[in-house]
Amino acid sequence: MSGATPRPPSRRTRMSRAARERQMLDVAEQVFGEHGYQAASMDEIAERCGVSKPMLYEYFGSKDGLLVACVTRSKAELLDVTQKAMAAATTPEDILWRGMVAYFSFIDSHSKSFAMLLREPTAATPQTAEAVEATRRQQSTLIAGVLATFAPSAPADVIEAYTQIIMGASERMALWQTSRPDVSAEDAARYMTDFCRQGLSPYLTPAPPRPCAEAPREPR
Amino acid sequence: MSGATPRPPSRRTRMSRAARERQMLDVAEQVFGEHGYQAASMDEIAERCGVSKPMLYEYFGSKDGLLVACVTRSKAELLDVTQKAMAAATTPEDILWRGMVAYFSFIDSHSKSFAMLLREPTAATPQTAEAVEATRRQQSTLIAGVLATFAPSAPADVIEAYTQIIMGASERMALWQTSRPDVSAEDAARYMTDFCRQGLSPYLTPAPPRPCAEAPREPR
DNA sequence: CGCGTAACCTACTGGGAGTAAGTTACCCGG
DNA sequence: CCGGGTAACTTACTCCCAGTAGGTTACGCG
Repeated sequence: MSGATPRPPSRRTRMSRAARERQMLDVAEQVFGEHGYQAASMDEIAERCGVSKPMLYEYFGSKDGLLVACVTRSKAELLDVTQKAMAAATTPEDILWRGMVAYFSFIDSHSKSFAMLLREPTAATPQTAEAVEATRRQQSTLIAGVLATFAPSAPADVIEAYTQIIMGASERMALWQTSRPDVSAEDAARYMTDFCRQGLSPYLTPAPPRPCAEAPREPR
Repeated sequence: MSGATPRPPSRRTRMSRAARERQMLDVAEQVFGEHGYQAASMDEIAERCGVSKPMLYEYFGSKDGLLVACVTRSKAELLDVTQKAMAAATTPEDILWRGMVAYFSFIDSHSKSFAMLLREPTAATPQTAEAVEATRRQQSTLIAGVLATFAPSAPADVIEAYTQIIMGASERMALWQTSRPDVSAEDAARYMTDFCRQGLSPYLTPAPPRPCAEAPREPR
C-alpha cells in the first residue's frame, strides 16, 4: 500500500466504488446523525468524503437514496446482532431478555445516527418511509415470533397488537435511554421485560378495587 | 384559467388577524398532513388560504413557526380532551381506560395530521422538536400521575421508565390503528389497558419453565 | 373626508438538491 | 512502453422553495 498513507490534503486518493460507497455511508450516517436529515447537506457530506457532490448522486441517486442505503445497512446489522443474541437463548423469557439487551446495546453504540432514524422517518419521499418501515416489519416479525412461542394461546389480533406495543415501547425506551446516561442497556432491557411479563400488576395494591366483570373486557 | 372560477374575481375577503390565523392553521394542518412537513410548500398553503406567502411569514415567522403553532394548538386540544375524559373516572383503572379511549379517539379524528406529528418531529429546527417533545412531556406528566396513583409502591425510576414505555406503546398503537380501519379506538384502548395491567402473563403457559432466581431480575 | 394602520401584494435573494457534459487517472492488451 | 477504454471524478450550471424588501389597498375612525 504505497499510496494509502493517511494524508487528507493535496493528494486526492482515487478509490474503488465499493470502498467509496462504504466511506460515503459512514460519513452520511454521521452527518445525518449530527444535523438530522433535512438540515444535512449533500455538499457537506461530499466535502467530508473529499469528493464532489455528483459522486454521491452517481452512487446513490438522491439524498433520499443515500438515507435509504444508510437505513438498509443499519437494518441488516441490527437484525444480525439481535438474531445472534437470541439464538444463544434457551427459554422464551431468555429470548426476550437477550433480544432486548442486544437491541438496546446496538442503539446505545449507534445512538446519534439511530436516534435520528427513529425520529425522522418520512424525510422526503415515501421511499425512505418504506425503508424505515421495512426495518420495523423485520423487527415485528421477530417479536411476533417470540410472542407466538411465548404465548401460544393468544389469538392473532392480540399478537399483532402486542407486537406493535412492544415495538413502540422499545423505540421510546431507546430514545429515553440515549438521554439518560445512567440507564444502561441492561437496565432498559430489564424494564422492558418486566413490563412485558407482568405489566403493572406487581405494583397494584394487594386488595385492588378491580371488579373484573365490568372492567374493560379481557382480550378476546 | 379561462374565467370559469366558481368565485367572483373581486371576492378577496380581508380578514381580521385572528380569523386569518385560525384559517391558516386549519389549512396548514391539512397540508402538512397530506404531504408531510418537508414536502409541503408555503406557497401551496398560502394559495389555499387565498392569500400570498408573506402573510404566513408575517403571522408565523417561518415554516417551522407555522408547524409549531399547529402542534401547540393540537397539544392544547389533546390535553383538554384527555383530561376531561379522565376527570369522569372513578377508579385508577377507569382513569387509564378513559384516558386511552380519549387519546385514540382524538388521533382517530385527526388521523392524517396527527400521524404526521408523531412521525415527523425534528423537521427542521430544534424549535419544532421542542414543541412536539413538549406535548410528550405533557402527556408523560399525565401518565406518570396515573401511574403514581395506580402503583404507589413503585419507585421513581420504574415510574419514569414505564411512563416512557406507555408513551411509546400508545404512539405506535395509534399509528397502527390508523392503518387498520377495523380496529376501533376502543379496541386500541383495550389492548393497551390489558397489556399495561398484566403484560403477557395471561398468555403464559400455566406451568412456565421460569426459574425466577436467574431470570433478569425483578424491578427493584 | 382624509389619515393612520393593518391587511395584503409583487418581485426579488439565497441556498441547496439535482444534472449535463467534460476531464483525469488507472488498468490492460499489444 | 503505448494507446485506448472505462470508471472515478470535476466544474458549472438549472430549478425549486424558504424567506424578505418594500410598496399598495382597504377599512376604521376622528
